[in-house]
Amino acid sequence: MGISDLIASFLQESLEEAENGVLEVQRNDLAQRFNCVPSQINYVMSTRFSPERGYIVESRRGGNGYIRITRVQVDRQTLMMHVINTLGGRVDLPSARAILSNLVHTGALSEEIARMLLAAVGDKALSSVPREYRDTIRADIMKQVLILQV
Amino acid sequence: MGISDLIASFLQESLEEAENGVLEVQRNDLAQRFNCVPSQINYVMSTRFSPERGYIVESRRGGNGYIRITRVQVDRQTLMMHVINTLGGRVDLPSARAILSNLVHTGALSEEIARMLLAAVGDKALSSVPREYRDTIRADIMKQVLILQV
DNA sequence: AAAGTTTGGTCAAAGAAAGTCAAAGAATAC
DNA sequence: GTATTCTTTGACTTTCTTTGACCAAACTTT
Repeated sequence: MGISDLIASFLQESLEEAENGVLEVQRNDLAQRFNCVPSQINYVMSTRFSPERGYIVESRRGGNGYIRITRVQVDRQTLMMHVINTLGGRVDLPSARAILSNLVHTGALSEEIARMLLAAVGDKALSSVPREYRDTIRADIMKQVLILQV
Repeated sequence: MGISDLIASFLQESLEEAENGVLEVQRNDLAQRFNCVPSQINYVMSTRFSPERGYIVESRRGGNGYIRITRVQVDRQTLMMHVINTLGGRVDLPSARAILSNLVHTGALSEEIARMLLAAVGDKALSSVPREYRDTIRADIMKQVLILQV
């Protein structure tokens, strides 16, 4: 196991113990603890904690700077992709409502976003679209927005 | 948490408790309380209570001088309604982009919502709509969502 | 009014993190 | 045994914060 792996597993363990799945570290501290150069921490972040692997990394420079690692709920991802798939090519408004309400209920989507999205695919927003096309456009819009949320 | 963060959160909390969303402090008092140099207060004002973040800061020098922080809320409403009006019946995608970017810049809209909305009115989401109708639907969707944000 | 006192404002330099990139070294694949 | 990919290192850059010397405005006293 190289240093990068050591650092990565240390961080993963710390993340387990963290409260909200959020961990804040300081780059120099970490580097010192593992006796490596600070930029190695960046390397670990970009190779082991990338979004594709289910993490979000934010940071701030300057005095009291930090690196914050957030584990994104994998369940959420799966659920979201599932929903996107079940949307299919067309969705009527009552179904859209039900789906969104469900996502909010399971905590996969904030109420704010859900309300927004519902407004975006409601009858008022789509009033200029002929009825026979509305379900298609509704599905398209929902997909594009929900994909963002993954 | 650095001193600037401490001061900022102290002010934010005081602002919560304040009546009209207006808070008046004295620069030297504050500096003394946090054991820092007075100009640090100015730094906190410009970085944490800027108009982009939804605050207005006024001040007066001389005897009984003060720094007054006001949280803007009404301005946002006005701004939003203004934008909704200027949307008119049709909006092309570049304009939509500019408008959203502007709202984010002025702090009237969160980046998250803006990204969402942009996804909802982008070409992918509206791909099944004939080009000549897209601008109309885009305007309708944006209006419905922005109205929610007031 | 003029002088003095009490505030707050500006700006630039120093300090404290974190980011980038490319070169050198290791490990792995073929 | 070479080619390719992954790691490690460090010099240089960028961003954010803290500090202090000097400036400007508003009120008070004479």
